[in-house]
Amino acid sequence: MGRQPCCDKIGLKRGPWTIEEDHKLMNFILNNGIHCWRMVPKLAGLLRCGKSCRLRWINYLRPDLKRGALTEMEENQIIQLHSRLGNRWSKIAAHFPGRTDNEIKNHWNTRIKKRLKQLGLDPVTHKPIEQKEKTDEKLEAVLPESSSSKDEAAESLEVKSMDNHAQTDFPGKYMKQDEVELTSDETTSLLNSYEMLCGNLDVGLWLNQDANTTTNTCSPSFSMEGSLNPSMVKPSSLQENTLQQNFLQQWVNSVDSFLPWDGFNHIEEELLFLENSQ
DNA sequence: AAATCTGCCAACCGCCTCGCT
DNA sequence: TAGCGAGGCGGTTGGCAGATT
Repeated sequence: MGRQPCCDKIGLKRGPWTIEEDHKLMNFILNNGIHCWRMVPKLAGLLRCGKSCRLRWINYLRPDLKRGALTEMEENQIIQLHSRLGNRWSKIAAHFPGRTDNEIKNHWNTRIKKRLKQLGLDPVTHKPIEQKEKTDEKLEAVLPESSSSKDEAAESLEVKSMDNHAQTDFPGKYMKQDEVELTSDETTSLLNSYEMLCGNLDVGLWLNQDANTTTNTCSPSFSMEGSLNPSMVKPSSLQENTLQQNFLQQWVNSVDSFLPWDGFNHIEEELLFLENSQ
């Protein structure tokens, strides 16, 4: 039998992406947005499968990605979240705007696991290694039958125990519950900018507001659906042009510092258009 | 200087979930 | 309600770079 492949892989390219492919994908998405990943490679002129394009965009090309190594503070947050969520990397990554689940997963597997082991903690249970067996026995005794309900119970037990754990057994290693929700101002600001650029916000409303207040109004959550078309925010007056131009320039400057290549031709074109139309 | 080892991370694979018909 | 397809997710791997022998 076998499962149907996600796409026809005959003649499709695999392996590392070239700069040219990155340009094609980036320009296509910025121009057209994402409606159907399966169609993206065809329309963008790429010999890749849709899944590959999606992964490349999410893990590498997305303009809101935060570059650089994870900080110790972020590591601590990951440890705490992992203790409650397990290997649900996407859920964990959702607490770190600009970080990808792949990045966090890699970091966990290559560094944090070792760090925990060095501290004498089991990376799976987050408990001192010698306590693991006792806990397992306890679960067996309480939940001898249903495996799914056992999982659920284990999860809830884990949550409770970790909350205590964090505050008693390992003072200073974990942060308080409410601190997990904190996000970097820098990242949030960048996300806000990006959402504005992509037209997630009501531009008319935005233009009517004091420019200083708009950067604090967005949700830190990042939504790509139907939001990646800068033409949606094409200005219609001189005033809008100026605001738009300032904004785009700021945004390009802020993003440019951590991009591996000069990948914002489209936005630069947009800037040229704005300059010329004044 | 060459061979081998180790760590890191981008990318792939295949299963799961969800929405649509 | 079942079947199907697309997107999402987590586990795993391949290859590169730097370190070590």
